[in-house]
Amino acid sequence: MNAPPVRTRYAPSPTGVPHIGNIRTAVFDYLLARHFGGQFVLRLEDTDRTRLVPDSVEKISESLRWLGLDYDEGPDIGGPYGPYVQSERLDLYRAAADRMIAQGDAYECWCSSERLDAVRAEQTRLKQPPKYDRRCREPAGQAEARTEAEAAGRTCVVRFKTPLSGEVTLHDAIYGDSTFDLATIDDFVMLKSDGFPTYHLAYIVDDEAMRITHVLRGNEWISSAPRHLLIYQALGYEVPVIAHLPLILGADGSKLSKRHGATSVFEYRDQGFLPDAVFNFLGLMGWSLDDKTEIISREQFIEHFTLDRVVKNPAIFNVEKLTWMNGVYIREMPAERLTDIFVARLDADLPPTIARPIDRDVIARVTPLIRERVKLLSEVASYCEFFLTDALTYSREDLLGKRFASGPEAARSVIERANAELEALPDWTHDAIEAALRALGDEVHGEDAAVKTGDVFSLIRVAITGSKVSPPLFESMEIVGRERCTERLRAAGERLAA
RNA sequence: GGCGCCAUCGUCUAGGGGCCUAGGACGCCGCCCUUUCAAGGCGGAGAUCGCGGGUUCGAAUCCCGCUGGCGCUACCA
Repeated sequence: MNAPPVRTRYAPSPTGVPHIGNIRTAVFDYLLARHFGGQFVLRLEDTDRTRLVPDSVEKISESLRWLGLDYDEGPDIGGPYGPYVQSERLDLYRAAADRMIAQGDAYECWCSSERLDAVRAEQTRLKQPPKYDRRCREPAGQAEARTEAEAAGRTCVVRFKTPLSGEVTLHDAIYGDSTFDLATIDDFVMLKSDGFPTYHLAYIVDDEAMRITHVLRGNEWISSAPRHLLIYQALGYEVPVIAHLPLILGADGSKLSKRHGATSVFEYRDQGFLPDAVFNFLGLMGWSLDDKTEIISREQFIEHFTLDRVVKNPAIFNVEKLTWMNGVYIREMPAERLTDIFVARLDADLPPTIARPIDRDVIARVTPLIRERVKLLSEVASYCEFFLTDALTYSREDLLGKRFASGPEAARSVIERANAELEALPDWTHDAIEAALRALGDEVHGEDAAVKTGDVFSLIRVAITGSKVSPPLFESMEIVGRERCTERLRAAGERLAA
């Protein structure tokens, strides 16, 4: 007997840019499907018309694509079980609701929202659990409510007729078994008065129709699971594997939100995180390969990902670790690809005063110099700018540093001597530059013991790169070129004379 | 209020009764390397495994209670 192919789905509501916690669920969905050689589908749960945000669909698919979470079926690419948008599947939900009414598992409720609010308010006041009072569950109450509603031009909702007693057990692939007392469960709404289903009905009908075998979702859904179990049962569906995932929290331990900083993958992309690093990091939020592996390739993830290594406790999103991981990915990336990424980033980040197109040949030579230093792509511009422009902006204080602070004249003389050495160099290589400058440094140190070789290097570094912190000086000078270097030194000298 | 879930270094985690005087990673500190900054190497601080009871020869690991955190309690998902 063959088991059906594993099919998972990521089913977000189009209410804006997907949240990073939500995306982690998508990562797990993707991984599980790929691990078992099954399909990963994208479905849009747009049943709440009041919360629809235009362009969400694009944001969702762009988020998934950026992370390389390619889905096999979805709203924009179709598939054998479409449509993949719930608002286009209304008949299915209606039919399911009608069937449950006919079977006696559901009923129409004509109560007004005003009445419902009043009932709840009163229950809250009496410190009772707020629940629908089941007026329409009884024929008499329903008839009465219906008359009122029709007079007011209102229509009805469909509620599930929850058994008054008994219990139901959720078998969760991650959390294990939990038993719920049906007496605590409300007669919840499945079909709203506008004809749209609620999440509870919609996802179950769709998962069945789309042959979904594994339901992965955030653990805030655990308390709703008993309702779902009731619906599966009423509809005669086989219950899929249900796996609730631990939540991702912000640094303060509360649910991740805007005030915790970046919550969408776009913000991470813009800050200069690589998709592979974010993927790796997210894959490790609640799952681990073993007791030591941190850097995991996509192939390894797919090979090893299973639900039994998912933890139950919530995870706090730790950007520092993500940042470290991003540095690892940058360092391990092939040089050619990294250069392309740097060039694209520079094109986006550098001011328009710097000529376009960005000189790829130059950046290709710079890449090995800075790849060990870059953790975020957003840092690349400051490392590269001086290679691409001669308009340096540094302060006199930075140029002089500590040692030359009281002796600008001495600094100027060092610069002039350096320039003379550099101009006389037979070969413009970083080794030759270093030899010459080191000799000069030693010489200066001999003349004035207070000045170290490093001080000379620092002086030249600021003159050439415009900063006290830069890629390796001699290699940088080699790339900048002799003429531009001597010109920059001359400019620095003039600056000190002024 | 009701129902439910969770609980190991600051953070992500390993751990499934003796291998745990609790391992790894990020971050932090120190040293080495070094032209700056990184990267790298070495070392260190950091968890009486939330607390209290059991069970057992033996518990981070099993059971119960408590506490704390979180979630749900809508014609939102």
